[in-house]
Amino acid sequence: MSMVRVRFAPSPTGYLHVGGARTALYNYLFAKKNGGEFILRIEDTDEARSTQESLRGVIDDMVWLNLLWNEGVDPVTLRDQGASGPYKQSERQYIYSEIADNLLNANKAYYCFLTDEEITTQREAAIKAGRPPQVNSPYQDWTLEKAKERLATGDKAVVRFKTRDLKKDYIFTDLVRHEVKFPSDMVGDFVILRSGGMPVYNFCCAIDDHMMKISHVFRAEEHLPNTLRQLMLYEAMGWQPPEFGHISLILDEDRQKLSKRKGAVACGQLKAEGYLASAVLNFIALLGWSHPEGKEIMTVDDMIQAFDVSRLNSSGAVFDRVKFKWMNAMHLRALPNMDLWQEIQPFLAREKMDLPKDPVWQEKSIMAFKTSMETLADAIELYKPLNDISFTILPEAEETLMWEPTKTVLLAWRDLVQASGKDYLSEAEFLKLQDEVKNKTGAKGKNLFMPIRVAVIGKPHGTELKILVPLIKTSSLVTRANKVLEKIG
RNA sequence: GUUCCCAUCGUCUAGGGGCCUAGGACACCUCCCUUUCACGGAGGAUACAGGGGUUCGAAUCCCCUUGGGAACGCCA
Repeated sequence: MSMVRVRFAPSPTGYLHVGGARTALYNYLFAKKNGGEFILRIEDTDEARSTQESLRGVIDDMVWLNLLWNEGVDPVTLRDQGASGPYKQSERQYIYSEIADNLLNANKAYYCFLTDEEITTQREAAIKAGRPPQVNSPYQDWTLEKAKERLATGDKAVVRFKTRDLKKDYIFTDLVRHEVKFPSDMVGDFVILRSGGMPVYNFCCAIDDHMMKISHVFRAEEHLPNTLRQLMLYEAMGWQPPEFGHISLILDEDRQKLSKRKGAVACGQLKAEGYLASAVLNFIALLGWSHPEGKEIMTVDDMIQAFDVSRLNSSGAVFDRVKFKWMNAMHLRALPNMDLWQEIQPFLAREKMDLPKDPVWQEKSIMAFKTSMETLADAIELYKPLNDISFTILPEAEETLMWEPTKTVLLAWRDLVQASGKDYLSEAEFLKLQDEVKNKTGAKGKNLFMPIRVAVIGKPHGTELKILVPLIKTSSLVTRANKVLEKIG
């Protein structure tokens, strides 16, 4: 096999969503597995919708996911980087127009002066007659000279690719779904150049894939019909098409294609919600692909090792947030303690918490909370109790406060903590102290620990006290106990 | 409407003619651990869309039906 070169070709018209990320991932994995190259091409021919901000956003998300490319645009400057550029289609117009001219001269394409109204009328009529809504342009029979004369008068025209004289069926072997057969009348004469001269997706795509020597194209199933158009183009230009693999769609809960409109499935949003890039990658990888041994929790390296096109699934997959969250929790736990501490900092910062700077304390806190975190954002609620500013007695504590032994337990607790003379209580010291409270007051079971818990975190349920208490200064424990005692009166 | 694609537990999937009285994972239920919750551990319930073939034998191959999805743009 010659050099493997794959590409991911986003259009900078919005954020990167999980569907796009998965396409990028599969291309990336395939390249890495085969010692090939991964190219990032920017499909920005939609002048109206493409924006610099979107490009920036998509690139940042790719970088966050660590799906880095060998050629494309520089992730920082966004300037071209590589030998097959330009990589932004908007800068490749000279290439497209030259090829369009060739097609025009060869009578394989023609100028079409149909107005929008005329096209709409044709489409409606076609549907009514039970035919696919294709245009049937009267201009396909015009000579190039005649068209150019009209163009010279200032009239605008698109360039359409002529499909009428093509062979009947196009057959190709898809890497994911095996043999696919399209009747050529499935598509009408499609536009390759807009009236402004800007090329259209299928045209650029075929040209760029060829010129950038792309060997394999993995893209979403929605592009299957486009493949027919591109195959026609390859044929017209006498080029060898790449291998195609059309991967299944990611669906929402209603089994519809995951759309930007409906779901919060932007990679950037997942990041903001506290998901790890490694978990996102792991999860989307499994939406349409499986490890030969059924392994579920994987690093990207694991995936590269095991990646095999034959294990790509051809049916659509629902994006299940519940399982995704579980997987994120697994990745969270696999992180070294201090790495996890770093990861939660942006989330804690949102709440302006004042937590100890001592790394020993920090690591201890992570060890205490690691198994209760599903997303990084969960750290906020977990760390809040450690933060004096946010100590409040919650309504759910009311019942405990009304119990008969509560007051005596709290008084004993406060006094013993105060008398300890320590800055922080160790777990053992806390347990011993708790025993003393028990002996002193005769309270046991929930009559004992629930009041104490309220005096520590403001509510009767939550993280184990033996974990929490060693993370809170004794002076703070006393202050908190006093607040609760005040409330009881 | 037309064309194409798809079809195993609620969800992601394993499975490519006998190893399947269908395996794993999430979620769910029960129990254990635990002075709460969580974590962890042990169990449990739940699926081959339907109908025809082919075959000694079909979740696996073929056909039809049904269902779902996608595409039909001067979007990509």
